[in-house]
Amino acid sequence: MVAGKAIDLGFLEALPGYVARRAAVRIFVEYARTMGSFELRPAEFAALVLIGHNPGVTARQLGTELAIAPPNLVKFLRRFEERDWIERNPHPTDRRARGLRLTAAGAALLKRAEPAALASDRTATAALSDAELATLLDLLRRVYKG
Amino acid sequence: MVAGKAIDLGFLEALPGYVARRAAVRIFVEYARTMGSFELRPAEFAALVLIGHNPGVTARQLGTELAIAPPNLVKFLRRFEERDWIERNPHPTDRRARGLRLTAAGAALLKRAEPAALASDRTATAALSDAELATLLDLLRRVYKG
DNA sequence: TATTGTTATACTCTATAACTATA
DNA sequence: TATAGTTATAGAGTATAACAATA
Repeated sequence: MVAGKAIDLGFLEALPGYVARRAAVRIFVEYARTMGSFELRPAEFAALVLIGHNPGVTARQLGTELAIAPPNLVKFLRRFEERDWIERNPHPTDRRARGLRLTAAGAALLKRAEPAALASDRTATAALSDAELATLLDLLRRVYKG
Repeated sequence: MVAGKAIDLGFLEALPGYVARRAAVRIFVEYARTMGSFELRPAEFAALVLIGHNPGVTARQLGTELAIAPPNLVKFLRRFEERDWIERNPHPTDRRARGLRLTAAGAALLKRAEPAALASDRTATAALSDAELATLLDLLRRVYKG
């Protein structure tokens, strides 16, 4: 590396978009490091959590909540079904839709993955106290809920 | 949309990685809406800001700071040069490297783009007070600086 | 022997258009 | 006429290997 003084980030560090993205990237790097054995990418993990907490949910509801376009969700769900993590049942009132729920294997996987993901994210945010992390979560939720 | 009660996000909203990403996505959507005329994607904008605030910086320093791999930065810099936003000069002490700096046109562009980007990010975070936003920025910086 | 910048390439992520079955 | 799910495809974004020139 060429010798030189540290770069002046200046203006960038006052931009919420820049700092939020950098923080998210750092957290995801730690996730990749510690969650690799689960073979669940962050977005897949989020989808599986929502299915677990909302049995009978439809793909459309999932996509709307997670901001994932329908064609991209199809791949996730097919993979989940191939691995016997979820099952797709007839929807009680809409024959176009299917109700998603975890299989026993999916529930067992999630039971292990959830605490591991929480621990990973806590490691990545170790610079903050518990109270500071709670504040951060509250502020971020208020940003994306608008 | 199939009728149904709201989805229980439950666990997900306690995950720093999930909420940070969702907030960043929302801010970037607003950026895309208001900054479209600049033809500067967020990562390109960040690179241009760093060049503007650090005249003579090398591509490697830029890539390290922004977490952009060298081959991907090459495309940005070529496009910047084609548009006459930057110039690449011989580095004073390392003949492999080149010192980057804005042209007059690049400086003029940045002078308009910086306040516009700040205003866009502030719009996207309008749910927070000034003091809350300052707290959020501080906490996020501490996360990604580790 | 290591590093800067570069080319070529591949892989992942995300977005769009169009189709079917049903509402 | 609109929506749920799907297919096919295209575009961004990101990552790796290998190279010439220089340190």
